[in-house]
Amino acid sequence: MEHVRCPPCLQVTKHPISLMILMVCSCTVKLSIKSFRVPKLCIEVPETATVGSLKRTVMDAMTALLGGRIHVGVLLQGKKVRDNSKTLSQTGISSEDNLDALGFTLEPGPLIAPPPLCYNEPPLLLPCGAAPQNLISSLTTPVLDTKIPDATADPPLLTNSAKAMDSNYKHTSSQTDILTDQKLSESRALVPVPAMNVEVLAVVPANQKIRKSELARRRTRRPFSVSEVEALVRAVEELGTGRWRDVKLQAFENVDHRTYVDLKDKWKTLVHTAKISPQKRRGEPVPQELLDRVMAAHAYWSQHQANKASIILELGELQTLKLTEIELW
DNA sequence: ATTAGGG
DNA sequence: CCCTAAT
Repeated sequence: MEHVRCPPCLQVTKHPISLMILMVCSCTVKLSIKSFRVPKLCIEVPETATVGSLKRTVMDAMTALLGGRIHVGVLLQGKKVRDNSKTLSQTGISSEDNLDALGFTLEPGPLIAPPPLCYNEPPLLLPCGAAPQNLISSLTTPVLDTKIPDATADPPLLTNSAKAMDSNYKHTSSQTDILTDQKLSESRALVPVPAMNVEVLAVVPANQKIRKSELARRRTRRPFSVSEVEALVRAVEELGTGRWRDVKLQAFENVDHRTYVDLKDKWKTLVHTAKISPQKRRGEPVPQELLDRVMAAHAYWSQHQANKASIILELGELQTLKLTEIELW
């Protein structure tokens, strides 16, 4: 079996990563992963190894290679091999003729380890071996399930109906929420412009000066609640700091007043907040626990920025890949 | 429409 | 939060 020649020039960012079968002998399956970062990474799996261990091995290799955790599935004849307990030979992956039908599915997985229960050391990137399974579940846990009465009137960040009403602006009845929401929010800017001026402005050449206050009225300030920060942090831990659109969709889809730009900005301030002394922080204090997670995620994504983005975005397309020629990017 | 950063 | 250049 001949090697797939490595790309000669590798100065650009997007280069092919090929994963191929090197050879198979009677008792082991040898795989070779090649990329611009790791010229040659060999994997050897005993025929008696389980499907689960194969998946894990490939996942670890990809993790080491790309810096992002990836879910790996094994395919045989195009069908997923679910039983992780079976050995390769039992599954029929050990024989050479079946290797042609062998393939892997790669799916993006959580790329950062949820913060441990201790908040002392700046958590570094998780080692390939770090238990990944249990992390997943915690990340996919619905946002806020139980709501403990909070004296600070912290609006529960529910996945929807979050815009129910502005407790800040208790006003008319509740049947005209939509209307009041808009008007009240900008109440301070309600000062109407004298009709006369409007006329004048309309007649005079200066059309441009038509108070863009109507369009660019500064939105009323709405400090992020702790629960909102929690949701933001959780989303960023999983999605990174370069996909605010997705963060918005995942954690604030039904919260109209939080745009992805707002989330991006909030993250910026959170990182800053986490860096300054607690004394200099203002507003509703953000639990140190969350700030620690902010720092951890910030550090993590700063390191895996280049990789994760591509992996996540491109991987979606790669549903099934032939083991002999897995190409990313 | 989004991303990314400075204002 | 806003404003925008660059995608």
